[in-house]
Amino acid sequence: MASHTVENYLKALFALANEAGEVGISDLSDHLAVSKPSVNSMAKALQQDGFLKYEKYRPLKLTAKGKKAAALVVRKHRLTEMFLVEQMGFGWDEVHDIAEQVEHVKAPAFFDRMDELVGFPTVDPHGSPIPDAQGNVLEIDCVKLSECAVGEKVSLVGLSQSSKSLLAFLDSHGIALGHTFDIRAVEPFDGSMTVVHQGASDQTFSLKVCERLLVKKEA
Amino acid sequence: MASHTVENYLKALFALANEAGEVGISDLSDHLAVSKPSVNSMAKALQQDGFLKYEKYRPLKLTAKGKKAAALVVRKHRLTEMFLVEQMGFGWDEVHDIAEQVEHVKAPAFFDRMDELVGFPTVDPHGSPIPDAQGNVLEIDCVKLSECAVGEKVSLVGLSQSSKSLLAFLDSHGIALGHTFDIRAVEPFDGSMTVVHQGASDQTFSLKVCERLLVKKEA
DNA sequence: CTACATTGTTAGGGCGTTCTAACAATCGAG
DNA sequence: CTCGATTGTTAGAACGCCCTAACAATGTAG
Repeated sequence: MASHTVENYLKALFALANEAGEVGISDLSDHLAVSKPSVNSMAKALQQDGFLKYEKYRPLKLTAKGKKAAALVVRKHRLTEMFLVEQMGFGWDEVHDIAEQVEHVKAPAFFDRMDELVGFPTVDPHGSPIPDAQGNVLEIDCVKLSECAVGEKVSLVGLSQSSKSLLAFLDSHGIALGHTFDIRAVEPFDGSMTVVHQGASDQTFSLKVCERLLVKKEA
Repeated sequence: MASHTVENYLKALFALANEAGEVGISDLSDHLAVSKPSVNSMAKALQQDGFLKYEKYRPLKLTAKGKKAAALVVRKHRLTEMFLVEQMGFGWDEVHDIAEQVEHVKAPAFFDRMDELVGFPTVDPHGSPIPDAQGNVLEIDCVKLSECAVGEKVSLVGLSQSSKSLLAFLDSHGIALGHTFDIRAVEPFDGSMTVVHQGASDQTFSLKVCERLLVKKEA
């Protein structure tokens, strides 16, 4: 099995590819807080092991093997987050850092049991999809709230780049996954949106927030 | 915090010291399946960090700091084992290997929550004491079954050097922690013992088994 | 199309952990 | 007390992963 370090590179590659498509050495260098030469030599090593296609000066591309390995790490991470919330009573803002550690445990039975105990979930506590045991990822049908129009009624299904501060913001506004928003107004100047939250209270969100909320349009 | 590797050295040092008193380089080398020169250089490093007193050609001795650090690793290990059995439904023969991995997680809150969820246990699923959060270990009052005499009535409180095969043996004989034994006979030739298990069935155990069963004499 | 900023690469070194080979100290049996 | 077995040590090298300094390629703005 891959080392702790390799698992982290794979996970980063996977995440960056899903966001940006192309992944450069610098992207990884930033994301992992590691120098570019380090990324460069790791890229060569990962290619050697068949996880990556690497050609000088070209963007990095995970191979099928690399994608699967990465998805399985993400699976361990998200199952852990789900378990921490559902079975251990942690808050959705506390689980990322712990899962970051636990995901490197080499004990398939441990994660299988978590999966079972939380009822074979398909998404983690932040709405991100949990890859299956074969490494397949189910795409979720959603758009950014910022891309929706006045008059639409949507429900929150996930977050993009959930950070501790975003989660704290949502908690402090009483917002959770599954909640609904009726879009009342979009401010043309700064893109902020005014919505009715859960059919009850009016709230206004900055563009920055709206870009992070992944929603599904209601029927 | 100490690396994965250092944690394993500390744990081994702790275990060997509690068994044998004196710990030699070779003992560690065997226990960790690592060459003697490796142990030698790690010993110097551990001394440098104040975990160990090391003098050439003398037995290794954990310092107070080393003992505490080691106890805290053992704590993480045993809490994990308890959690795996009580909350996740694993068998007592399955938990060691998983805990061996999980014990290296750096997330105090994770272990604190386990502790809480399993009700602040003082012993693990094999009857070994769980050090407290300060690294203090409670001694359990017990003797080896092999040291008991005919006519005594004892109950099983723990195991010494529990291995997968010992646990399988006990499972297959229906033996669990807390069970009682009335000692009927001790065979002088090979030290095997015949006992009444749980006041019901007669069983005969080899010396090798009797040396591994830690029991408490009943009032 | 040239010049500069960005991005990527090479070279060379460091730390942690491991090894093997060779040698030195210690301990116990005769 | 000496010899041989055991145990411990040194030296020297490897591998994984990281770094900085210096240089090369790429892409973009003027």
